[in-house]
Amino acid sequence: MSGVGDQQLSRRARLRAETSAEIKAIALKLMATGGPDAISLRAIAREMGMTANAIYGYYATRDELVTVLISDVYTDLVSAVEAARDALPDSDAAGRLLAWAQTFREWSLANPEGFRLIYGDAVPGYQPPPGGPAADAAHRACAGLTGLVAAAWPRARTRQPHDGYAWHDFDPGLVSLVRAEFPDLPPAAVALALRVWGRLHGLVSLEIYGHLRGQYHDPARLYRVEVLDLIHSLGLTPPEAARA
Amino acid sequence: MSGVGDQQLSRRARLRAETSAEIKAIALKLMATGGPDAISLRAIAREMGMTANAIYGYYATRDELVTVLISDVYTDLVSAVEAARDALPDSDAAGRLLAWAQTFREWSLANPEGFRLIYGDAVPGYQPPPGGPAADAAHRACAGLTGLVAAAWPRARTRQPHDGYAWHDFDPGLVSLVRAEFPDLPPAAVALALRVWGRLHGLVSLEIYGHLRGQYHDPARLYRVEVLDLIHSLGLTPPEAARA
DNA sequence: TTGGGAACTATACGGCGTGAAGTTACGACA
DNA sequence: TGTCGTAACTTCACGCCGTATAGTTCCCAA
Repeated sequence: MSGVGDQQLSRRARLRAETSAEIKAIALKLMATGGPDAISLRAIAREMGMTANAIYGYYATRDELVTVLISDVYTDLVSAVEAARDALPDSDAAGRLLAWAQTFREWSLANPEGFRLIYGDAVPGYQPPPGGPAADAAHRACAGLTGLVAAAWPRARTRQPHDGYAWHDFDPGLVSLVRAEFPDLPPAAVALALRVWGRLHGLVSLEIYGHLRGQYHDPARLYRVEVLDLIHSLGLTPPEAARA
Repeated sequence: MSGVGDQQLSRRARLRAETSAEIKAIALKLMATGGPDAISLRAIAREMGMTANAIYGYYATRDELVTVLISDVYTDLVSAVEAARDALPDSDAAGRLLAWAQTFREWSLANPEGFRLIYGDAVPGYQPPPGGPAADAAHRACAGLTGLVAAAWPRARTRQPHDGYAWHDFDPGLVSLVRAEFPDLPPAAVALALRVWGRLHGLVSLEIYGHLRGQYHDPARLYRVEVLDLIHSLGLTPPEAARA
């Protein structure tokens, strides 16, 4: 609209974006130090030398801010596991799955508050919006796992039930992500990927929330054995380095 | 101390116990209707026609009340799965595991707030005490699962890594529960039971928190397949009724 | 130069957990 | 039966929270 700000953002818009980013950054800092409950508009504003109500100019409500934070953090998690996976060649299917899974746990242990923000009811009254941007990150994660399952599918399929799965039982967004990359993969493979997700999520979730601490002292070993068992059950050969 | 109250509680103690129970009952009702966040001392007191501070005569702090609630609810869950398991004869190892697992999911779906109370950060600032009574329920759950694994151990052991497990890496309370009933079981079996717990917990947790809803429409099928796969991987034969 | 609008503050309301002090009434003992 | 300790409960207070409404400041463009 203005003559100045077409090639780059106008001064107003730039300041606005900076403030918005600062709000998110401080929210993440507060979350990292004091847990997800510590994300309060008043605390953020205090940290910024502002009034709590000033934040309403950037986010309509606290839940909206939380939604954006979840999306950001979830994207960070997915990027981490995908980077670890892609550090290994396509030919090393077992290694890629192992890398994905280990990075999933390591990221979660390094960012327990982020894990709780994504997967728990971290923030008191928060209700996740149905189709929000966090769903995209979840689809990315599942599609990535499906890709790892796809690499094992020729051998894994014989151990899986084939019947009863139909594409229309899966979310369209997820389906389009998967079928774009693996047109010939049957829906049973996506179901298997979801089960794999559940297996990995289960142990990590128990560990993050402290439910393993009162039972067993070495959750890393437990997780490693679980992932190797998973790799084996998919008909893959575990990487040499992992057999030790 | 008093001449009256030796065979039964004194009037004071009885009233006290009744009030304490009423507080818990109302807290559970509030949780069932409004989610775990709805457990507030003020709301409970309002429901009882009292002042919030009156509750401090029964529970030193809100967290103490929550701890008691968690213990109660956890015990309820464990009792439910154990009852389902024990409805089948010892000879039907696969059926007992299936019953335990299915009841675990069904209880969780019927009491999602209870599940979140036990396994999530349902209550805003709550920090679980380390050795609290909830740990006992967790030990009972794990010991129960270990019993189910024990029934399959002769066939399952060949597929499990044996080395690297030692009793001193497990919690003493859990160890004593397990060894009292299964003196000859190796620690690797308890580790396997914890992994089984993780597998079951993972899918149920994803479902309860709504992370499956955006991916797949039939989480019951997913869970059923997972449990049957688990039974198979333990070297057990799935019950006839479950093969359909 | 001026007017529109974005950014922010001031004030207020109801809800929360919790501490300190004051009140009431029950129950044991002389 | 009268007295008194004490358990049970209320009242008041403080600081936290999200958020609605109204008012203020100040930049930027016409």
